[in-house]
Amino acid sequence: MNRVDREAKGDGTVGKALDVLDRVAAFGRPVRFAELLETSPFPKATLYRFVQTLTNQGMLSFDEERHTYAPGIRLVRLAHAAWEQSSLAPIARPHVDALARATRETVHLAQLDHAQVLYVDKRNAEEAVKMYSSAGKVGPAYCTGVGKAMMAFLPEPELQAVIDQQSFHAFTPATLITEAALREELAAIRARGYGFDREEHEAGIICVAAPILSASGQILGAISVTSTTARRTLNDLEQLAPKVRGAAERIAGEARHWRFPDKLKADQPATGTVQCQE
Amino acid sequence: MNRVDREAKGDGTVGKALDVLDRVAAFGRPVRFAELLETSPFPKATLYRFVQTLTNQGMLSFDEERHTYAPGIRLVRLAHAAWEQSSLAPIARPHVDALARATRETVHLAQLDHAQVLYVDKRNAEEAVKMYSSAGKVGPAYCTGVGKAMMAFLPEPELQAVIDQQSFHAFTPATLITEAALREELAAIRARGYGFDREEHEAGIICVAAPILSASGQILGAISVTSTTARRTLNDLEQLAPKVRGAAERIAGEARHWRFPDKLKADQPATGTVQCQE
DNA sequence: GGAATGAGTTCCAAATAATGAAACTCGGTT
DNA sequence: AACCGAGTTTCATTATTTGGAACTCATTCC
Repeated sequence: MNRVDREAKGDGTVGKALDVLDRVAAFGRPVRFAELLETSPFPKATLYRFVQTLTNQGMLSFDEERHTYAPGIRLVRLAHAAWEQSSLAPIARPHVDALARATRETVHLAQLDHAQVLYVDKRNAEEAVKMYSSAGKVGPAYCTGVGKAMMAFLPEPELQAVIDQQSFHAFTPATLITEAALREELAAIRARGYGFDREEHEAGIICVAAPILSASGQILGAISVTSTTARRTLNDLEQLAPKVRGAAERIAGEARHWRFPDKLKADQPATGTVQCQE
Repeated sequence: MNRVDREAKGDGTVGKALDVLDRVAAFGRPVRFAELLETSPFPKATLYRFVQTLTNQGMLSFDEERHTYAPGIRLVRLAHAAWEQSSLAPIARPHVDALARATRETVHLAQLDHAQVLYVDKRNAEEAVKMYSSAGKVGPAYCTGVGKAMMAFLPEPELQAVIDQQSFHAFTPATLITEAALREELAAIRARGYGFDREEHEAGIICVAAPILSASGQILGAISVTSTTARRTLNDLEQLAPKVRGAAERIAGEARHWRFPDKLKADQPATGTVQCQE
């Protein structure tokens, strides 16, 4: 029996330390100890020790000059493994590529994490790809194409939990800012099999998104094609819907025999994962 | 050549938990509990609790079907912040781009982490950039261009510590596999201001690398241009050395006024970092 | 000049959480 | 039916974490 305690706060010391890590990351910029203290539920001495521990573990980096903390590079190393093994990105890659080529528009691949949309891959039609500028980025679920596509296929108890965590901030006049409006939209997406973003997050930006569903109906992620109102109409995008759904289905198909792409256990020099790269 | 006993051992429960996380990541593939147990210094029950905690914190993901653990997606989210704030990548980006364009070869940007080379950015001359395929990847320090360039400028006590953690595995006949040979090479690099990889890590792959040094002489990272023996000779690469050094110096110059690119603190909706992206 | 403020750091007794040997469960084998 | 091995739970013991308060060391203010 697993504790279904969502937002599990009570994970002992480790949980609290990770909570501190999250808080630092949430700032989106280097933070001073005092700022962190203000926004944390921990007493000064306790917070201080956490920050110390995390820093000399490399999970936080400390700028001696400015006395600020930021998420540390050790995370980058760990995330590489996470991205390759626990995200849809590696198996979806060829299909994301193909969709980008076929549509000549920006393609996003996202998963749901902590009631937010987590972008795990992106193909940008024109400019050179900016690494990480996409993978790892988070966005709101209630007002993005991929977010709504995923929510639409969430079973009720979880859906409610996710909805309860949305901020319903009105980014644009088109943003759906009530639970009722959102639920209606989700029903439409469920019926249609794909959804749109009608400039709900950013003016001038529209998209079509399709859910990536496992054989058992579990939502794994979503894929979308994004454009601007200057270049395309919603109608244009709707024409692309079959392509988007096709990609989603193909990804879901491969996700079935996911994990253990190879179970080789080669003898490696002690230093860990060693891959060919200069 | 065995388990590098964590230098940071005295970090209490949190340190131990993060050690477990590292071990999972080091496998490079999903791991079963029993496998982890074999390679961990923790008793069964203790390891079990760590793995439980990490899993419901989202730092590990658990595959119910296969009963395996892998680094979790929460790491991807955290790493995004780390990469943007604590790595050289964002400030180096334009220079990495420029160097790639000027040389039409693959460019790598790396930092030193845990005595290993951590690639934080990459520009691939030909194929489309593969996200993360580079950022976050780690490699050996003693036999790569960037690794040696960084080691060459490490002050003695730290250098010894880093050398002691190298595995000195002979990837190719050209690999330097003794401390003496490596130290001689590092001296040459120090004198010259840049270094090579003469097929030491992978047959047919060569590179020139320059260190990125802060004003105070601290090593921040390294940048390299990589090619194949089929396309270029070491001599060709040496011609490129000034360009590589130039890029390194320009990056170092900007690294001075690093941090706080903006210290704006915009009012954000509750959901945390919200950036424009569909 | 010196008092007052504020950020960061250290102390330590009490409170709490981590530990790990052993026992247990469960699904599959022999 | 007994066995086995992987995974899970228990619980008394032990070690760590906790946090109020006091301290340091700058800077600012009067």
